[in-house]
Amino acid sequence: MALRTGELCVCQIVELLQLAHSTVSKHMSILKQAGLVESRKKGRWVYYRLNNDPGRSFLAEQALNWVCEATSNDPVILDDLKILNENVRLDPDALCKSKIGK
Amino acid sequence: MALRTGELCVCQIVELLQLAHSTVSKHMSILKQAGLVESRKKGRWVYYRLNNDPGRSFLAEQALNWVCEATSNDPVILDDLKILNENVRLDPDALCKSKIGK
DNA sequence: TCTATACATCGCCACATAACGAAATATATG
DNA sequence: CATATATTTCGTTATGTGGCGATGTATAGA
Repeated sequence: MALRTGELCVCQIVELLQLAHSTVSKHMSILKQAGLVESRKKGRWVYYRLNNDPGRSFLAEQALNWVCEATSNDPVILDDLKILNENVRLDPDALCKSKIGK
Repeated sequence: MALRTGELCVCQIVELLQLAHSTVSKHMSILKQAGLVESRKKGRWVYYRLNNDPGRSFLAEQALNWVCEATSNDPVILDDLKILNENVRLDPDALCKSKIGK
């Protein structure tokens, strides 16, 4: 759901979800393996984004749609999106050092 | 997936999946609470069916579609459907006593 | 009313999953 | 080349889930 606002690097997701780096990294690798997200590496950062590739599996597309519709009104999700929007104008590099929301 | 062939009572599902009665009953109650299946009681039997009510939630509909598409080619699912089709002509009451596939 | 059958509920145990910290790897920078 | 930062991998621990048997409830039939 966080990735709907655009790609995020691991440390941004860490700050958003307040989880350990290792936890987020592991989850993202699982999501990537499942074909739900893609990643690109830029320098020290790895940016994850939703898989919107036309060649993605229909199952992945449906799963993403379902999760989006099932959680888009969840108060926690809404709070998270609010935090993300407040930082969306910042340069990702700056964000990574300044820590999201601080 | 088994309910795609029509409604089934708990003991039929027990025979199909080779699980304990309590396990099947628990799972069906969870599926019912989630709005994925409905049930009707007839005498001592409780028949479960997929929730195809037009008033069902869109989330439930999508979830059912997703599961169907994700598993319809699974070999275990195909075997199970084969077993069900072999018994589809029988009277449910008779089925319950004769045990599916025996 | 008593018994048998079908289903639901409860408590317990085994196993799977998710979390963390520590250590390893990769890359930019001094 | 050494250091700092970002990410990944590994091992351990805590929590969640799925399974069963025992027990309780409802209904049909003797």
